[in-house]
Amino acid sequence: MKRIQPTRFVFQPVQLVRPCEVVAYRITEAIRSGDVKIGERLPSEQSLSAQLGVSRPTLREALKLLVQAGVVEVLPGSSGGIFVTSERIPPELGGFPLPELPLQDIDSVMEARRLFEPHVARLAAMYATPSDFERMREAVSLSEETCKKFKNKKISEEGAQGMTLASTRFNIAVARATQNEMIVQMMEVMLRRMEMVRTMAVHALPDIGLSTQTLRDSLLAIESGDPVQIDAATASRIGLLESAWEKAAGKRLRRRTVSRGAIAAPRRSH
Amino acid sequence: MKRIQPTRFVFQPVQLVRPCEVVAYRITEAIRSGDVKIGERLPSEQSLSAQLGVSRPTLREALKLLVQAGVVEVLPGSSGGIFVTSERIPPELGGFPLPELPLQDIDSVMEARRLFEPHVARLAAMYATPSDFERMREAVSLSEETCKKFKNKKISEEGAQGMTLASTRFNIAVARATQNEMIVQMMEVMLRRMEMVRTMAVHALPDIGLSTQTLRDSLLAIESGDPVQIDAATASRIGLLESAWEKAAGKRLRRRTVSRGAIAAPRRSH
DNA sequence: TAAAATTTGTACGTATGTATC
DNA sequence: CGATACATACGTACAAATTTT
Repeated sequence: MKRIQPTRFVFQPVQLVRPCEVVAYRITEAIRSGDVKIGERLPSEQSLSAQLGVSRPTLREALKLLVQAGVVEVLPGSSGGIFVTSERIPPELGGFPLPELPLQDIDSVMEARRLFEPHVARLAAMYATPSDFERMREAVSLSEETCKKFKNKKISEEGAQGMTLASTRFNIAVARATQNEMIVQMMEVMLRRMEMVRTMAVHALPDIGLSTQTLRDSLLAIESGDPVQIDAATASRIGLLESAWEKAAGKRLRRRTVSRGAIAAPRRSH
Repeated sequence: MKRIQPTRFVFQPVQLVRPCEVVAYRITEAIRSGDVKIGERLPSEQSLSAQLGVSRPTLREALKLLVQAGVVEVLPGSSGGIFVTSERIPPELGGFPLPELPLQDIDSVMEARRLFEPHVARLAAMYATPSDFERMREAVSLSEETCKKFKNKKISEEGAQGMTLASTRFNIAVARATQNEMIVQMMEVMLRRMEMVRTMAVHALPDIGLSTQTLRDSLLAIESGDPVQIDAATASRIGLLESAWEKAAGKRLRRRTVSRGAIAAPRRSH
């Protein structure tokens, strides 16, 4: 019998996630998106474990992780509960559930953004409700406040985190405004990868004021509902982070320009 | 002390996945994508467990699931090994790792496809390698063969599965042709949801020959590299499934047409 | 002052699944 | 390929803390 070659395909390793890690991530997700704000109290352990479909011990295990990370505070007693103490979420709490993406493929994330986000923003402009716009405005406000706080100052770690959070919240708000759960999911997958780029790139931002401006422009564009304006604002917002990343990483992105209909994507001169 | 309201936010339940289920899914993924074909032998248990980063018993547990599902066959001896016996993958083997998406939001999946796929196809046209085109052609061939086999016959379960598999493989091949790992991941997330729609809709397809034709058209369009042609082919391919789904489900999709180009977005009053 | 209600903290027994041999 | 040992999660129950009544 002739020897059948074992397939040349290589399988990527699976990373097993413990339920408590998933639970912890879900809670950070709610904080990241702005659904629960700093200082707020989460539901009781009983209610939470019921909502999340896990036992209370498992939930407590997750809370232990969050307390250790300084994200929440747990107080006993009748007026006690689980309180959000910080919006700075350590990177090791998130990013588990997804297959590993090599760091060298970071530009593929940026390319995917250019391909995906403009159209999401267009759809968001069509279906955004007042509360959606409210969430977007909140994200822009956070960016503005962070910007004001660090005006004429060296960008601290806290400032970088603030800008990152604002951008992430804005993107989530836009995705939700489409009223399309599938798109929200896809955006979350993308943002999980983005977080990595952002924390590395934000330090290299030439001017966080400019970053805030692009965020504000995107909001205005979506409010206007004009597709051309939306595309332009989205492109410049992504472009800003791309150049910051290039500066931080010390290498150029492949910068594959995504062709888009009859509209020529703006190419930066270099 | 004033009572602090527990947050009004509700958390979605988490679903825990066992390692062996993840492993089983990963193997089915390789089959679904066409990386390993029917009759082929997979690497040895030792090699596989090493590649996947799990212990051999865990892998064996996963294999047990696959054997039970009739997907693979495990033979002892020196010329034995793990062989793929079927490309029909029972739905309960996949789709675990993702948060539950209510069936009513099925049209959001279709909307996301309309938003995402044309641009993926355009990028694929720019970066596809000969082997990428080869994979696309293989998918089209599978569709053609399935079509021929069931010409003038009632569409059997097997035929429906074959058409579904061909479409899925085509989509994976196109996504891979972009040479962008992020886009491949996003496509996989989408396809996992699609599977559900497909198996329900394919039975209602008016003519599987027409379905094959749209697949062939998409391939030709990507080979031509013309954006307009690509958009048209992709749209008609998606449209065919949409109308089949409407027929199967007995209700109309919201059919939000994704505005493209200079078309003004209609604003909803609220 | 005391009791009741709410919420966290702790502990144990069971079951299941994984890893090692 | 099987068997044993270990880790993890669940369910339940009860104890402790704090505020309200």
